[in-house]
Amino acid sequence: MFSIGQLSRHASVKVPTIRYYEDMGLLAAAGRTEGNQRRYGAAQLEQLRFIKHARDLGFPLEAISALINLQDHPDRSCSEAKELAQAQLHTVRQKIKRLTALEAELKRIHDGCSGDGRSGDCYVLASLADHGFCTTDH
Amino acid sequence: MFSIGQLSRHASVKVPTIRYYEDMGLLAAAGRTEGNQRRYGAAQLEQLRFIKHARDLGFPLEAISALINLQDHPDRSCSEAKELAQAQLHTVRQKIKRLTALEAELKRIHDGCSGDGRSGDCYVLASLADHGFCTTDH
DNA sequence: CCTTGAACCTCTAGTCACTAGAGATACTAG
DNA sequence: CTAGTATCTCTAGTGACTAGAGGTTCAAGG
Repeated sequence: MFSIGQLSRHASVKVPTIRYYEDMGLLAAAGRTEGNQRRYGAAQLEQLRFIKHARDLGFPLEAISALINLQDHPDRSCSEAKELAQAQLHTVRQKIKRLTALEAELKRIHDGCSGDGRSGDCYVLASLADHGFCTTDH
Repeated sequence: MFSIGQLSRHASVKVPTIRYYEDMGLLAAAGRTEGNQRRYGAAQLEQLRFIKHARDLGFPLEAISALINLQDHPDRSCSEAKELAQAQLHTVRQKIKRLTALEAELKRIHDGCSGDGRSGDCYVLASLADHGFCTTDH
């Protein structure tokens, strides 16, 4: 049996976050001691690690909730799980695409400024003021 | 003179967002008609476009505020502007790095699942449950 | 058994950058 | 003058936590 602090250390998830997950219905409500403190078992540690791993991969809590639901029904088809993974992959790819364009633009803006001039002549500020300097969409 | 709606259309920034920027002190408070409606001039359109452009590049409002400050003091050195651009570039690169690792992991997880099995045997769910399947850090 | 101090409890509010909606007032075209 | 759109302020909600107040419980040492 773990206290919430021990669970926290074992799963690398902060204590208030564990309570938050419980509130959100992602983690089954823990049993309590006589003094009203939460006590957890191995199953809940596993569950929390699952959530943590999915969060680290960027899945929103709503998707994680759906994945947990599937876990609880091992006879259901896993097509939904695959779709959720695909959606997340798509989201990540979109973000990479956008950020890569931003990176190019920011590099150009940054490199165009010597850093020792007057801000009245600053290429950073001029670039931000006038979209015409840009070489990519964003 | 523009109404807030016209300003919104010219700068591609939503009306409530303009009011929010005013509240946050990023956009100078507009003059008002007798009936208390905001009226804007060309300078404010330019200012709003500056903010919009910086936001599109991912600068946080706080950094934008600092950049506006520099704009208003053309004789100050532009080193701060360069630093802010560099910080933003760094942030973007970090995000790309992390997302690229996630993409690889998600692709592996996604491709490992046929989508027509039972969720009890699903590779997506198994991967999320057990970090040991992973090939990168995250 | 008793004390001390860390860990725990609940609850509210704050973060960031908006977005949504209610209810009231102002402007503008016909 | 009227109808309909645009505007006003204010509050609350988003996602995924984080911080803090004020109080209670636990575990170890004496």
